[in-house]
Amino acid sequence: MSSDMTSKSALSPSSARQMRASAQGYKKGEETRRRILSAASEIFGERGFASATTRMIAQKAETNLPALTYYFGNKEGLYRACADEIVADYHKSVGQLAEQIAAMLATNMDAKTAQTLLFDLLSNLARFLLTSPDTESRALFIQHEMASPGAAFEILYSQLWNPGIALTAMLIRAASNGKIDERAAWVRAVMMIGSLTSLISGRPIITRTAGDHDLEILVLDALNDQILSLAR
Amino acid sequence: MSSDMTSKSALSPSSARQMRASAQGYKKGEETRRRILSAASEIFGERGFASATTRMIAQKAETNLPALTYYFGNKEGLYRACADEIVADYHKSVGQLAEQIAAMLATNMDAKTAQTLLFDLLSNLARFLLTSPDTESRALFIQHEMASPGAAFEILYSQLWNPGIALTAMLIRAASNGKIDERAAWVRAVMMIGSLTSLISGRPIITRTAGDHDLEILVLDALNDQILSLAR
DNA sequence: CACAATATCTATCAATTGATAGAATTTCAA
DNA sequence: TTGAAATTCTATCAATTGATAGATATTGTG
Repeated sequence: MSSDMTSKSALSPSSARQMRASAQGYKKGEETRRRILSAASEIFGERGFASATTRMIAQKAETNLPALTYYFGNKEGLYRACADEIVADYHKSVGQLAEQIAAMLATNMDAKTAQTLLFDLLSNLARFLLTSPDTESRALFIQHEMASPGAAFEILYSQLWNPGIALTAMLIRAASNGKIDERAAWVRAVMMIGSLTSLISGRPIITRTAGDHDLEILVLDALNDQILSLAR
Repeated sequence: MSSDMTSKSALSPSSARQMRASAQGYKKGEETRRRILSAASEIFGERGFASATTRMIAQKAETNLPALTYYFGNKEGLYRACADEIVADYHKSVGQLAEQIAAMLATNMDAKTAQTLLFDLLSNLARFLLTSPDTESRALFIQHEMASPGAAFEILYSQLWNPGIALTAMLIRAASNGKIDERAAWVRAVMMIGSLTSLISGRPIITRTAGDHDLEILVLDALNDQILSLAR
């Protein structure tokens, strides 16, 4: 699946304007493009789509307003490009593990290994969310888009949320020794992943009162307890 | 100095303008005020501060633009008033239970009762978030404000988030038979509450694939398992 | 009723914002 | 080096938005 060509904007083949005539460009142009994309990710993540202005983005990218139009057509195109980049990076980061798990789920699997795999998957996500300050803005980007669905919702939903929840739910079922039915597993998958994403906005609050030390370990402990309790 | 006793906006004594000369008003005026506040809560909840326009709110409230200024000074004042209302309503809804729990925590408490109280507290929150479609927009309001802190952050943080997390953390500690230290309890509190708030934006997704039936029961089951596993 | 306080509403303003036109500059292959 | 393609940038536009002025209408009390 996926693995789509160069993957600019998988969906919505219509919206693009002329933006950058055609074919390839110069080296420096590609650099500018990256700079804009990076600045946009950060600002969209911090402020959401509406509150972010194209001028802010241009300034942070050390370029000017028309450059955004030149490379991305318009504000919404830039927004979608950010979503595409998030999806691509995430797939690069956990896609392999996810595929392995999916393959193993096709065969039968005992509860113990399901628990291990579930822990691997979720701790991977936790690290993705907590480790790099670069990914924090991305996580916020997703959070904004989920709180009020906009132009990037379909991309994020169909390529991150839905497959992620589905996979997690299947592992939860397998890890529970058949004690949890499919619908219950979905609910729990949403809750488990939600408990992780909530750390994004909750982190400053934790830090404010409890410090940042060992946060990751504490989170993984909590996850582990939750997973073990599935089969109980 | 505004000085209006009636707790319009607890914090920020500065920002208010004249907004509604002084003293009391007519009955019809108060009705309009409520209509505006309600419409604003809904639209701010759906779209966040920046994306919501005062014209939308005026229209949904079946009034006109200057009415917002008349009653709330400006857009930000209206936003803060929404936050105040959310806090007040929530306190009315779970404040009593929270006080009881706080009082009991002062004395010693065995793990079993702590577990029960924790379940009571969280299921109360779950119901608050899931039950009334009216509260959905409020929950989204909070979520928006947490994702990108704005004018209402301090109100919500100091009156909802912080005390809520603190109380939950204390109960978690008590329910764990001393197995969980304070910082770990704090992290788990954020995660538990986060798993509930994530249902707000996750709900449509759950519904899309698993239906809405019995959602509350499934959520409470998951909560119960989590709580029981604390002492294990 | 009268009349002051309160409330509503039309018209309009200034600032911000996304977008574009079109000139000027840079890149790089031949 | 040269020149066409690619990129950058200044100036400007039209639409949206929050806010206000000021005229008009409504309320309720004496």
